[in-house]
Amino acid sequence: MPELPELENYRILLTKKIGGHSIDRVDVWREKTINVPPEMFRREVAGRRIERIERRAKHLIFRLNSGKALLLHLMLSGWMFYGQERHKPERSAQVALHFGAESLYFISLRLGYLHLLEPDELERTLNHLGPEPLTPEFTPELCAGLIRQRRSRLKTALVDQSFISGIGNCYSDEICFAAGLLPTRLCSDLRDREIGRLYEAIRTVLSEAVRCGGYMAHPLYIGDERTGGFDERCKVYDRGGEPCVRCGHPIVFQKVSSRKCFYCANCQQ
DNA sequence: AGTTATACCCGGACGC
DNA sequence: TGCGTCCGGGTATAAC
Repeated sequence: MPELPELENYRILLTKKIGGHSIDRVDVWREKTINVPPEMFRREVAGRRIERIERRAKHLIFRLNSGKALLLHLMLSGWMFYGQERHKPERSAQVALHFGAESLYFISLRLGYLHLLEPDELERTLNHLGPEPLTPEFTPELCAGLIRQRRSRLKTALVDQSFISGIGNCYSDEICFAAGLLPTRLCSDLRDREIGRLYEAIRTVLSEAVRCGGYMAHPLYIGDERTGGFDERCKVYDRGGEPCVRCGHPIVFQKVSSRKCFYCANCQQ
Protein backbone atom coordinates (compact mmCIF):
# COMPACT_ATOMS: atom_id res chain seq x y z
CA MET A 1 0.00 0.00 0.00
CA PRO A 2 1.24 3.49 -0.76
CA GLU A 3 3.15 5.08 2.11
CA LEU A 4 5.39 8.13 2.50
CA PRO A 5 8.03 7.10 -0.09
CA GLU A 6 5.45 6.22 -2.73
CA LEU A 7 3.64 9.53 -2.26
CA GLU A 8 6.88 11.51 -2.20
CA ASN A 9 7.93 9.79 -5.42
CA TYR A 10 4.59 10.73 -6.96
CA ARG A 11 5.02 14.32 -5.76
CA ILE A 12 8.45 14.66 -7.36
CA LEU A 13 7.46 13.07 -10.68
CA LEU A 14 4.09 14.81 -10.95
CA THR A 15 5.56 18.22 -10.15
CA LYS A 16 7.74 17.87 -13.28
CA LYS A 17 4.76 16.77 -15.36
CA ILE A 18 1.94 19.07 -14.26
CA GLY A 19 3.37 21.67 -11.87
CA GLY A 20 2.16 25.07 -13.07
CA HIS A 21 -0.15 23.51 -15.65
CA SER A 22 -3.85 24.26 -16.05
CA ILE A 23 -6.52 21.60 -15.76
CA ASP A 24 -8.61 21.77 -18.94
CA ARG A 25 -11.24 19.24 -18.08
CA VAL A 26 -12.28 16.82 -15.34
CA ASP A 27 -13.93 13.39 -15.41
CA VAL A 28 -15.60 11.89 -12.37
CA TRP A 29 -16.66 8.26 -12.83
CA ARG A 30 -17.29 7.50 -9.17
CA GLU A 31 -18.96 10.16 -7.08
CA LYS A 32 -17.98 8.60 -3.75
CA THR A 33 -14.36 9.48 -4.50
CA ILE A 34 -15.11 13.19 -4.17
CA ASN A 35 -16.74 15.22 -1.41
CA VAL A 36 -18.93 17.66 -3.33
CA PRO A 37 -21.51 17.28 -6.12
CA PRO A 38 -19.77 16.38 -9.42
CA GLU A 39 -21.00 19.56 -11.17
CA MET A 40 -19.47 21.68 -8.44
CA PHE A 41 -16.26 19.66 -8.53
CA ARG A 42 -15.93 20.14 -12.28
CA ARG A 43 -16.73 23.85 -12.06
CA GLU A 44 -14.21 24.45 -9.25
CA VAL A 45 -11.39 22.35 -10.70
CA ALA A 46 -11.62 22.77 -14.47
CA GLY A 47 -9.77 25.88 -15.65
CA ARG A 48 -7.63 26.10 -12.48
CA ARG A 49 -3.88 25.95 -12.47
CA ILE A 50 -1.92 23.59 -10.22
CA GLU A 51 0.37 26.02 -8.45
CA ARG A 52 2.31 23.31 -6.64
CA ILE A 53 2.04 19.80 -5.30
CA GLU A 54 2.82 19.12 -1.66
CA ARG A 55 2.93 15.97 0.43
CA ARG A 56 1.87 15.54 4.04
CA ALA A 57 2.24 12.02 5.45
CA LYS A 58 0.49 9.72 2.95
CA HIS A 59 -1.50 12.58 1.38
CA LEU A 60 -0.80 14.60 -1.74
CA ILE A 61 -2.07 18.18 -1.85
CA PHE A 62 -2.66 19.78 -5.25
CA ARG A 63 -2.76 23.55 -4.61
CA LEU A 64 -5.03 25.33 -7.09
CA ASN A 65 -4.70 28.99 -8.07
CA SER A 66 -8.20 29.57 -6.69
CA GLY A 67 -6.88 29.06 -3.16
CA LYS A 68 -8.63 25.72 -2.80
CA ALA A 69 -6.79 22.42 -2.83
CA LEU A 70 -7.34 18.83 -3.89
CA LEU A 71 -6.45 16.41 -1.10
CA LEU A 72 -5.59 12.90 -2.27
CA HIS A 73 -5.38 9.77 -0.13
CA LEU A 74 -4.73 6.53 -2.01
CA MET A 75 -5.49 4.33 1.01
CA LEU A 76 -4.77 0.64 0.38
CA SER A 77 -4.99 0.10 -3.30
CA GLY A 78 -4.95 3.41 -5.15
CA TRP A 79 -2.37 4.44 -7.73
CA MET A 80 -1.99 6.94 -10.56
CA PHE A 81 -1.17 7.02 -14.24
CA TYR A 82 -0.19 10.07 -16.27
CA GLY A 83 -0.28 10.04 -20.07
CA GLN A 84 -2.41 9.86 -23.16
CA GLU A 85 -5.77 8.13 -23.00
CA ARG A 86 -4.61 5.40 -25.40
CA HIS A 87 -1.91 4.38 -22.89
CA LYS A 88 -4.20 4.33 -19.88
CA PRO A 89 -4.05 0.98 -18.03
CA GLU A 90 -7.08 -1.32 -18.23
CA ARG A 91 -7.91 -0.90 -14.55
CA SER A 92 -10.88 1.27 -13.72
CA ALA A 93 -10.22 4.93 -12.95
CA GLN A 94 -12.51 6.92 -10.66
CA VAL A 95 -11.39 10.44 -11.55
CA ALA A 96 -9.23 12.02 -14.26
CA LEU A 97 -7.71 15.49 -14.61
CA HIS A 98 -7.00 16.38 -18.24
CA PHE A 99 -4.06 18.54 -19.34
CA GLY A 100 -4.12 19.00 -23.11
CA ALA A 101 -3.45 15.63 -24.74
CA GLU A 102 -2.35 14.05 -21.46
CA SER A 103 -4.29 13.14 -18.34
CA LEU A 104 -3.77 12.18 -14.73
CA TYR A 105 -5.84 9.10 -13.86
CA PHE A 106 -6.69 8.10 -10.29
CA ILE A 107 -7.00 4.33 -10.37
CA SER A 108 -8.32 1.62 -8.04
CA LEU A 109 -9.28 4.05 -5.32
CA ARG A 110 -11.53 2.01 -3.07
CA LEU A 111 -11.41 3.68 0.29
CA GLY A 112 -9.22 6.35 -1.28
CA TYR A 113 -10.48 9.83 -2.05
CA LEU A 114 -9.82 13.12 -3.86
CA HIS A 115 -11.43 15.92 -1.86
CA LEU A 116 -11.81 19.56 -2.82
CA LEU A 117 -11.12 21.63 0.29
CA GLU A 118 -10.82 25.19 1.51
CA PRO A 119 -7.50 25.96 3.25
CA ASP A 120 -9.06 25.80 6.72
CA GLU A 121 -10.74 22.46 6.01
CA LEU A 122 -7.41 21.14 4.73
CA GLU A 123 -5.66 22.32 7.88
CA ARG A 124 -8.29 20.68 10.08
CA THR A 125 -7.98 17.39 8.21
CA LEU A 126 -4.20 17.26 8.53
CA ASN A 127 -3.48 18.80 11.91
CA HIS A 128 -3.78 15.59 13.93
CA LEU A 129 -0.82 14.09 12.08
CA GLY A 130 2.45 13.46 13.88
CA PRO A 131 5.84 14.80 12.72
CA GLU A 132 7.20 14.19 9.23
CA PRO A 133 10.10 11.79 9.73
CA LEU A 134 12.26 13.17 6.89
CA THR A 135 12.18 16.83 7.92
CA PRO A 136 14.96 18.61 9.90
CA GLU A 137 12.44 19.07 12.73
CA PHE A 138 12.43 15.30 13.28
CA THR A 139 15.60 15.13 15.35
CA PRO A 140 17.03 12.17 17.29
CA GLU A 141 15.96 13.95 20.48
CA LEU A 142 12.37 14.37 19.30
CA CYS A 143 12.25 10.73 18.24
CA ALA A 144 13.67 9.53 21.57
CA GLY A 145 11.20 11.67 23.51
CA LEU A 146 8.26 10.25 21.60
CA ILE A 147 9.42 6.64 21.98
CA ARG A 148 10.16 6.91 25.71
CA GLN A 149 6.68 8.15 26.57
CA ARG A 150 4.94 5.57 24.39
CA ARG A 151 3.62 2.37 25.98
CA SER A 152 2.61 0.37 22.91
CA ARG A 153 4.65 -2.10 20.91
CA LEU A 154 7.17 -0.62 18.48
CA LYS A 155 5.28 -1.70 15.34
CA THR A 156 2.03 -0.20 16.60
CA ALA A 157 3.74 3.10 17.35
CA LEU A 158 5.41 3.31 13.94
CA VAL A 159 2.16 2.89 12.00
CA ASP A 160 0.24 5.34 14.22
CA GLN A 161 -0.16 8.46 12.06
CA SER A 162 -0.59 10.73 15.07
CA PHE A 163 2.73 9.48 16.49
CA ILE A 164 4.98 9.70 13.41
CA SER A 165 3.25 10.30 10.08
CA GLY A 166 3.71 8.56 6.76
CA ILE A 167 4.87 5.10 7.85
CA GLY A 168 2.61 2.12 7.07
CA ASN A 169 2.72 -1.63 7.29
CA CYS A 170 5.59 -2.26 4.87
CA TYR A 171 8.05 0.38 5.99
CA SER A 172 7.40 -0.22 9.69
CA ASP A 173 8.66 -3.79 9.23
CA GLU A 174 11.59 -2.67 7.07
CA ILE A 175 12.57 -0.03 9.64
CA CYS A 176 12.48 -2.57 12.49
CA PHE A 177 14.64 -4.94 10.43
CA ALA A 178 17.15 -2.22 9.58
CA ALA A 179 17.32 -1.25 13.25
CA GLY A 180 17.73 -4.87 14.37
CA LEU A 181 14.73 -4.49 16.67
CA LEU A 182 11.76 -6.81 17.09
CA PRO A 183 8.53 -5.04 16.12
CA THR A 184 6.92 -6.63 19.18
CA ARG A 185 9.22 -4.79 21.61
CA LEU A 186 7.60 -2.35 24.00
CA CYS A 187 8.71 1.20 23.17
CA SER A 188 9.23 2.02 26.82
CA ASP A 189 11.71 -0.88 27.15
CA LEU A 190 14.02 0.36 24.39
CA ARG A 191 17.50 1.46 25.52
CA ASP A 192 18.97 4.78 24.34
CA ARG A 193 21.33 2.95 21.98
CA GLU A 194 18.38 1.09 20.44
CA ILE A 195 16.35 4.27 20.01
CA GLY A 196 19.35 5.75 18.24
CA ARG A 197 19.39 2.79 15.84
CA LEU A 198 15.66 3.17 15.33
CA TYR A 199 16.05 6.85 14.42
CA GLU A 200 18.78 6.07 11.91
CA ALA A 201 16.68 3.27 10.43
CA ILE A 202 13.64 5.53 10.01
CA ARG A 203 15.71 8.12 8.16
CA THR A 204 17.74 5.75 5.99
CA VAL A 205 14.96 3.33 5.03
CA LEU A 206 12.51 6.09 4.10
CA SER A 207 15.01 8.26 2.23
CA GLU A 208 16.45 5.25 0.39
CA ALA A 209 12.92 4.21 -0.56
CA VAL A 210 12.15 7.71 -1.87
CA ARG A 211 15.39 7.66 -3.87
CA CYS A 212 14.41 4.29 -5.40
CA GLY A 213 10.85 5.34 -6.23
CA GLY A 214 9.07 3.32 -3.54
CA TYR A 215 8.15 -0.35 -3.73
CA MET A 216 4.84 -0.19 -5.62
CA ALA A 217 5.08 -1.62 -9.11
CA HIS A 218 2.87 0.57 -11.35
CA PRO A 219 4.88 3.03 -13.49
CA LEU A 220 3.46 6.57 -13.33
CA TYR A 221 3.95 7.14 -17.07
CA ILE A 222 5.26 5.35 -20.13
CA GLY A 223 9.02 5.11 -19.73
CA ASP A 224 8.99 5.67 -15.94
CA GLU A 225 11.99 3.59 -14.82
CA ARG A 226 12.07 4.90 -11.28
CA THR A 227 8.80 3.96 -9.62
CA GLY A 228 8.87 0.60 -7.80
CA GLY A 229 12.66 0.31 -7.57
CA PHE A 230 12.60 -0.31 -3.81
CA ASP A 231 10.62 -3.55 -4.13
CA GLU A 232 13.76 -5.66 -4.54
CA ARG A 233 15.28 -3.89 -1.55
CA CYS A 234 12.48 -4.91 0.83
CA LYS A 235 14.10 -7.34 3.24
CA VAL A 236 11.19 -8.73 5.25
CA TYR A 237 7.81 -7.38 4.13
CA ASP A 238 5.70 -10.14 2.54
CA ARG A 239 8.69 -12.48 2.69
CA GLY A 240 7.38 -14.92 5.30
CA GLY A 241 9.37 -18.20 5.19
CA GLU A 242 12.14 -16.82 3.00
CA PRO A 243 15.67 -16.85 4.44
CA CYS A 244 16.79 -13.65 6.16
CA VAL A 245 19.29 -11.77 3.99
CA ARG A 246 21.45 -11.13 7.08
CA CYS A 247 21.50 -14.49 8.85
CA GLY A 248 19.58 -17.05 6.77
CA HIS A 249 16.92 -17.83 9.38
CA PRO A 250 13.39 -17.95 7.94
CA ILE A 251 11.41 -14.72 8.13
CA VAL A 252 8.57 -15.03 10.63
CA PHE A 253 5.02 -13.93 9.87
CA GLN A 254 2.91 -12.95 12.84
CA LYS A 255 -0.11 -10.76 13.46
CA VAL A 256 0.76 -7.78 15.66
CA SER A 257 -2.32 -5.92 16.87
CA SER A 258 -4.24 -7.43 13.93
CA ARG A 259 -1.70 -6.34 11.30
CA LYS A 260 0.54 -8.43 9.09
CA CYS A 261 4.03 -8.29 10.52
CA PHE A 262 7.27 -9.81 9.22
CA TYR A 263 10.60 -10.04 11.01
CA CYS A 264 13.66 -12.18 11.61
CA ALA A 265 13.40 -13.79 15.03
CA ASN A 266 17.14 -14.44 15.02
CA CYS A 267 18.85 -11.16 14.16
CA GLN A 268 16.21 -8.73 15.40
CA GLN A 269 16.19 -8.36 19.18
C1' DA B 1 -3.53 5.66 26.98
C1' DG B 2 -3.83 1.66 24.68
C1' DT B 3 -6.27 -2.03 22.45
C1' DT B 4 -10.11 -3.96 20.07
C1' DA B 5 -14.31 -3.83 17.06
C1' DT B 6 -16.71 -1.94 13.19
C1' DA B 7 -17.69 0.30 8.89
C1' DC B 8 -16.10 1.92 4.72
C1' DC B 9 -14.89 -0.28 -0.53
C1' DC B 10 -14.28 -3.53 -4.33
C1' DG B 11 -10.54 -6.17 -7.06
C1' DG B 12 -8.93 -10.41 -6.77
C1' DA B 13 -8.62 -14.90 -4.70
C1' DC B 14 -11.02 -18.89 -3.80
C1' DG B 15 -14.66 -22.56 -3.92
C1' DC B 16 -17.82 -25.25 -6.28
C1' DT C 1 -15.43 -21.23 -17.80
C1' DG C 2 -18.48 -18.92 -14.66
C1' DC C 3 -20.70 -17.46 -10.89
C1' DG C 4 -21.05 -16.52 -5.99
C1' DT C 5 -18.66 -15.54 -1.67
C1' DC C 6 -15.21 -13.62 1.09
C1' DC C 7 -11.10 -11.14 2.43
C1' DG C 8 -7.75 -7.44 3.05
C1' DG C 9 -6.15 -3.23 4.80
C1' DG C 10 -5.69 2.51 6.35
C1' DT C 11 -8.50 5.36 8.82
C1' DA C 12 -12.18 7.23 11.73
C1' DT C 13 -14.92 6.36 15.43
C1' DA C 14 -16.77 4.05 19.39
C1' DA C 15 -16.49 1.03 23.25
C1' DC C 16 -13.91 -1.15 26.79
